[in-house]
Amino acid sequence: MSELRDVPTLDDVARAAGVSTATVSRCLNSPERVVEKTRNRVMIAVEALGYTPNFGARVMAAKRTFTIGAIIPTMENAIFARGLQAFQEELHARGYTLLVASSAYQPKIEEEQIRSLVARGADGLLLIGHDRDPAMYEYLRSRSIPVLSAWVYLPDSDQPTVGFDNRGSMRELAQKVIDFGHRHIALISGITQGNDRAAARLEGLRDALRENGLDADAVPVIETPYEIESGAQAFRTLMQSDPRPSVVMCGNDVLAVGALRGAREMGLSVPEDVSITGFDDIELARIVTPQITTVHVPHREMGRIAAQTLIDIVEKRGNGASVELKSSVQIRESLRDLTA
Amino acid sequence: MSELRDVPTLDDVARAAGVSTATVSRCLNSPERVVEKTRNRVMIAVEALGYTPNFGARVMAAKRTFTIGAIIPTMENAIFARGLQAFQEELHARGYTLLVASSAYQPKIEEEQIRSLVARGADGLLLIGHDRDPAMYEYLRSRSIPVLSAWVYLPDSDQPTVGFDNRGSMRELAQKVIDFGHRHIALISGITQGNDRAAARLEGLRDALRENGLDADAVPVIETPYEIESGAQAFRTLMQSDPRPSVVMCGNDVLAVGALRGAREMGLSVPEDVSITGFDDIELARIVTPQITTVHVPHREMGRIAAQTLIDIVEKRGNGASVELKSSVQIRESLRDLTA
DNA sequence: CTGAAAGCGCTTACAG
DNA sequence: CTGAAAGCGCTTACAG
Repeated sequence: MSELRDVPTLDDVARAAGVSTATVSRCLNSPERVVEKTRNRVMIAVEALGYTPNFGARVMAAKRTFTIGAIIPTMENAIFARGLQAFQEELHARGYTLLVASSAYQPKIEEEQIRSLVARGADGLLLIGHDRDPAMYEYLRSRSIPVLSAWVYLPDSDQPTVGFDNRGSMRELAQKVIDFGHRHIALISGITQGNDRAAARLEGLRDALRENGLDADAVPVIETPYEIESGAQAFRTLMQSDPRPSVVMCGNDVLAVGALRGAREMGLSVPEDVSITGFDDIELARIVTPQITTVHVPHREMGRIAAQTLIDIVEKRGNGASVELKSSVQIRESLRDLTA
Repeated sequence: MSELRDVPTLDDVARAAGVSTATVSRCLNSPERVVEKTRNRVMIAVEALGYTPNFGARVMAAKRTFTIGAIIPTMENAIFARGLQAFQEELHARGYTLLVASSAYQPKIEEEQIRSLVARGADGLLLIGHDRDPAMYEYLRSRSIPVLSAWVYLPDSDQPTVGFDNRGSMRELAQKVIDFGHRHIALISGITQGNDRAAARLEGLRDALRENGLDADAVPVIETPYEIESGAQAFRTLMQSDPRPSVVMCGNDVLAVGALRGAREMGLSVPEDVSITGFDDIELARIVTPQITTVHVPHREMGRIAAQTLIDIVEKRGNGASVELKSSVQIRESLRDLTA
């Protein structure tokens, strides 16, 4: 079918310009080291032949791919889609390309993907969260692949992190809930196993309860996948608790939307009969009725800064320090003030 | 900081196993061509040394990267996030890795990204829609890079497509709208320039109008970016039309959610005062109140089949034929039956 | 500032 | 079935 037109090589360009391949290579990679006259001649030949460097050869000789890998739980969650979009844009702005894989929240799959992206020559890796087998970090270190953990902020970890304080944010939201007079609190959490963000949010809730002299262990908690239907189902179960919760807090907005649906199906009004809170502040949180009280997380900014930080490390600039982003509690209709 | 432990090469494995590098290479790439005894010895050495093939060298020698590139408008639209997730999963199942770039619906940026992914050694490319500069297709053909256009179904195009009939789907939805007694129809369209899906949907509406003896040119149309706020604004403008529309059809669900918001802000009830329709059937369409009448598109399936089809072409299996997926009209609360 | 040449680590005809 | 060797197309010390 399609004939492969002979793709020009460095050699062809060198010959056409009457210089050595070394000079052509320099014109392309460090033009300031070639005198202008020579450079012009070379560039004209490059244009004329439509030359593009051969990727494999370049990678092999330079030992770099200008490719960054990212492994996220799933692109179907808007927070990762948004963060990854910003991450990719920033990568592109700095001359890097994005390699993407997903783990479906499964540590085993994530390990496989890490090895796969490393085998594909990723110059650096973006991972979500920081809780994983130390052997994985050891493996990456042995191959000198920089890693950045995002969606968490852990200033004391060995690797850099770019994210926010999941625990503190949830604690802050829970404090508001308590301030609003709620005493019977239930939680629909994401699966905490292998998900340090979910685990931290649960701990944040417990922190707030303890600080207010409430029994942190008495709180009904259901762990369930981040799906609307799972949220609806967990909500129905939690509403059977005795005493019945006056507020159902959720590990993220997707679960909160599910809880909202559960309430509707049970014929309960939100927030009159029961309050609901979320986490993340995805678009959905403001679109549903009632609008959901949640924690705003700057996902785009997180993706952008993660890209900058990671590239700085790959290029051995910057100090590789962790960056903390600020989240903020957004009080909306779905949370009732019982003291009012 | 981290010392680069010497990464073992093919040579090291060959020496350890007492065979040539050719044999080690064969054990890894076509094991059936090596006798079992030798193969075992080699595999033990591979394990012992923790050998992983060097990516650049392999690419250069084999002239393949086992990497597929995808360029989508934006991951922030749930339809692309979902399709891309399925695409990536299928790629992974077949031993390929995904390179992702985004175009923000800008042909210029898309061209740049195509060149960038080709330069990164993509073995094949997934693009959205099919309407682009012929020179781009010529460029890809000259480099023997297979391309697949998704989200459209064009059986007569030179390149394979995997998608659905945008025009026919919109025509079908519009027919329902007309059957329901609506005569004053308005459209909030995506930007049709450089977006053949948006253009096809507009044409589909016109088809239906003509077929029912209505004036296709009299329909008020506003083209606007796929953003909720843009949809709300367009809705407010369209409701000033004389005669006032009884239904505002939208180019996708995001715009429809915006229209819904616009209606709420104007104090209009949907569908009592005005009907609204969308396109795509993203989760949002069933979450909002009232639920949105829309066209269901099998995004995950499209991503999965696109991956299979593209890999088959890359590996020179299959015939590279286009695949049509079925969409279906979903009648929900947001469309009022005026004949009832 | 520029060139000759080694070297990066694989794969793959070609022999045997 | 296995090996010796060429070759893939760059980059980069090293000279000059």
